Amino acid sequence: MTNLIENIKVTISNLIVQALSKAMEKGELPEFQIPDVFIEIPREKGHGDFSTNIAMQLTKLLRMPPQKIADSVINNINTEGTYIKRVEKAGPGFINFYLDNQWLYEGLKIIKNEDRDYGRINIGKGQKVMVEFVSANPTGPLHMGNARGGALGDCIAGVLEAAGYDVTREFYINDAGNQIEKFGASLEARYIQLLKGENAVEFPEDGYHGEDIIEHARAYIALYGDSLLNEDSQTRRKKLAEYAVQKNISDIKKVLEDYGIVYDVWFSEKSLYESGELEQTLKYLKDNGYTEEKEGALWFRSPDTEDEKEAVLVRNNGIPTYFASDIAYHRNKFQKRGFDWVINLWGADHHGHVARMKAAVKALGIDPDRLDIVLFQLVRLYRNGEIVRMSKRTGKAISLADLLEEVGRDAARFFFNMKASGSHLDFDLDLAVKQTNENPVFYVQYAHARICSIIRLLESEGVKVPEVNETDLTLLKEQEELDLIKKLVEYPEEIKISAQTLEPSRLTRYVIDVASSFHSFYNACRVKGAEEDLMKARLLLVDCTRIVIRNVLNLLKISAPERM
RNA sequence: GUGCCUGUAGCUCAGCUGGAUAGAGCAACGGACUUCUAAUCCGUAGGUCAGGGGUUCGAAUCCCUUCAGGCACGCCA
Repeated sequence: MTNLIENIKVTISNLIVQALSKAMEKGELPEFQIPDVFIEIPREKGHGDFSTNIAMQLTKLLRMPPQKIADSVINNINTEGTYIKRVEKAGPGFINFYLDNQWLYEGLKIIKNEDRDYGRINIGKGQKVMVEFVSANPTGPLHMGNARGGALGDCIAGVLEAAGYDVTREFYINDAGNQIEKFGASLEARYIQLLKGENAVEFPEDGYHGEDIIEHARAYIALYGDSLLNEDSQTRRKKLAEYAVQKNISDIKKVLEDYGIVYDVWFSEKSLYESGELEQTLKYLKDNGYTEEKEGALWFRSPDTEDEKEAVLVRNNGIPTYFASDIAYHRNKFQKRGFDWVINLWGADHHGHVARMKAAVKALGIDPDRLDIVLFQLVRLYRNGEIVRMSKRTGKAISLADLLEEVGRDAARFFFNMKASGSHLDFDLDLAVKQTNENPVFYVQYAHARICSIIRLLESEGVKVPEVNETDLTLLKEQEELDLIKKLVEYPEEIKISAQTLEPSRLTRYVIDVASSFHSFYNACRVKGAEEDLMKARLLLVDCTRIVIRNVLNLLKISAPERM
């Protein structure tokens, strides 16, 4: 639960504030309100371990050249009792801090001691957050959009857990409303066609044309025969839809499990109708003036009177829209179940609804900032350098199940999490299964396997990973060793930023960096065969690397193989 | 037409609450296995940050504009 980097940043930041105050007292600097001092880790090694641009930021306010301000800070800073061993002014006015390597050794101790918990922080303070993702219509199999949303949502949930939030993963089942009606009508048509011939009934214009509808009807007949022919149409549709929806949901559950996703809650849209929550929500909106009757329908009137697009809540045929149940659903999330923070993952094609949803939440009297909607761009599959739209085998759109069969869970999850959600994603099916250095999944997993191999080998020779207190970590001073430790020490900070930005792709890139630093270390430094104390220190470093890679992969639910 | 997203090395992408010579992986080229897994490493080369204006001591980053690609604008979800 220790974020060493953050602690050091806070320390340095405080020292600068003190130095500035002291400079003011001495009259070196005019009196002014000290702003937040941001500390960063410079990209260039030559720019120190930590750095700040505060002097340049104060230039305008103090009407003094940044060099002079930096000098004043450096002259008045007291670094006694810290890891800082040198402070320098550099470039146009940066202040760079060089630390004693001791801070890195401290970092290793933390990793070793926290082990599986290393990386966990507590910025969430146990707040209740719901991540709702995938939420696909139960009218067919999951597609590539669901696959990306699934990986993203699950990893966002994982990151937030690591950041100290109380996370609920939820799947919203759209088992009510218009599309279920259509689904039922399509099933009914196929059912009758199968029993009485193609021309017995016309297939609905806007129905679901997929092969899977016929399969559902056929399966139903296999189980229950033609019993529904005697029922009235409404009952027939209802029974067929119930059957197929249930079947689809269980298929969806299974595929998602194969994908590594386990939900805490499967929430039924229909239940909002049955519990009366939908009705209550509409009543609330009416009573508070957020609705308008027009052309026989009930419209939502946004609390933001501006140019907000209008939307129908209840159609003129009396059937509520998806938007209406979605409002009731969010009322349920926030008010009935008391979530502090709600995150929804939507495909970018739904972006037009973000403003409307937020406005609706506001109308409910809930701060819309407590709702975050993460939009992700859609996916294009590539094979042999060409876009793939259909499965060769089935001729249908490629489903998540197909993808998992072709590339496996690890590659799928890794690839979907390599890029920021906002960027378009080209998924290279050939690359995902390649067992070469072109494929980053293997690169990272290989690093882990290599580490385990070293530990295994030494253990077979009677050398165990040593305890921290019996290891002289100060022997680790090669550049590659220090670079690797520095990388490992950044992990909690990476979790923090990923949680704040809701961008787990950052962790995927981070773990590639860790693997890279490890491989460089491996080629530069020997563990086995080094002088005993050094060997022990390196073995501990290697073990810490293992811990970090494993923890990241676990969080992303990608396997960390011990042999490859 | 209106709105949103994207445009950075040959390819795929980081960087985008303004800051130090614009980073990484892959591909290309040249090297490294008698020693812990070469699924690895080291090095070289590669850029008008889509174009043009502006704000600033300073812009890939902020503002305006043009161009290109994607998406959304339903009593669908």
